[in-house]
Amino acid sequence: MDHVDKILAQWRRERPDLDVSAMGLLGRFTRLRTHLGREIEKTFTDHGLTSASFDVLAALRRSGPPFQLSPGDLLATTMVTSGTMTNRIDQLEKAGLVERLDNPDDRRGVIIALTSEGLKRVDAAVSAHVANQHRLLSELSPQEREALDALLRKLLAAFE
Amino acid sequence: MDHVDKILAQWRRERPDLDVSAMGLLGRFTRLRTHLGREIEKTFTDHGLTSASFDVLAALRRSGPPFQLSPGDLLATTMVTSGTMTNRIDQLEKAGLVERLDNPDDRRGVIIALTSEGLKRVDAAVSAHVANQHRLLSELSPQEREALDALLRKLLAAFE
DNA sequence: GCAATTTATCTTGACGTCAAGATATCTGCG
DNA sequence: CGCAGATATCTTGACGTCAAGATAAATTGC
Repeated sequence: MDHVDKILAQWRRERPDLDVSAMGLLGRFTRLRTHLGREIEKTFTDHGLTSASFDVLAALRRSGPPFQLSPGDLLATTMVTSGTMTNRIDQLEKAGLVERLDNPDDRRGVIIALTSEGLKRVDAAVSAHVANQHRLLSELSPQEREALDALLRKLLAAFE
Repeated sequence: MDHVDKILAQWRRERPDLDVSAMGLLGRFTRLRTHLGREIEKTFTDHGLTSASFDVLAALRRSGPPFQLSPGDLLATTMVTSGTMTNRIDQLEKAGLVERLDNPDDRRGVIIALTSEGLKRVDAAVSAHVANQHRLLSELSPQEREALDALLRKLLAAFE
């Protein structure tokens, strides 16, 4: 009987016409997402980052040397709007973690490049982040983690 | 090979020291959450609501007649700060969907009451929302939904 | 080769959220 | 009874996000 079960019991009493099984699953999903998000955020805070800034730095880092991508490339990996990406890059540039370079091939565009400080920061952050992610899933056995991943993959495939 | 697999492949190439299995699961979780959240939001928009306002109206609705709770009660069910709740109530009050009543037992506090318009609105919205939730999970079989719910429940229990 | 369209990025204004703190009231203890 | 600490709610200021649209440059098709 968790928090979500109590909510479902209330709905069954007040609106017995509703089939609340999907609401239970999605309610747990949402609450879990909030808890996980807050825990993950803490690790980034320890490294002077946020989820938002880490997403951008991580995309640059894992793209490999020379750690440069266009804002459009970054948009494609991050599920945010162009205005949000402009803002993220502005913040990271102010913090000295990335810089905007002229794009020699397209004068409309720019190239976002990780600075050496940005590289150091993201490498440290990702190590801590990965360790933290394992901690957050440590309640599940390896088999359970695999089953959960497979189910999420299947559901996600419907959207992408 | 979904979007998350591509990200993991990049990390394996650039940072082979990292065990990215947890990152895969959590990455799918996060992307799925974004897709689901956007789809759910659309249904609320159709009813002149947002997830935020629906959360409040739904808590009042499922509490049963007389559809009244204190801001503190609402806080306990919604995982937001008191400032956020004040703002949500302000918006709903402006929209005529709830009203603030004096709390006769505690002059510090107020009682938030669903208006008749609020009741109509949330009853219509929750019906559409439940139908939409089933649609969003229709890619999974009943067995898969049950398995997913059980795994989410187990993981959520670690936080609540 | 030029006009029309598309593309890449940035700007603007509005929201929703949070952390920290303010205010008013209640409660328990001496 | 009266005061210290707890509690309920609201205020303030800062962020991150989005939708819509602006700007400038590249591309397409005639």
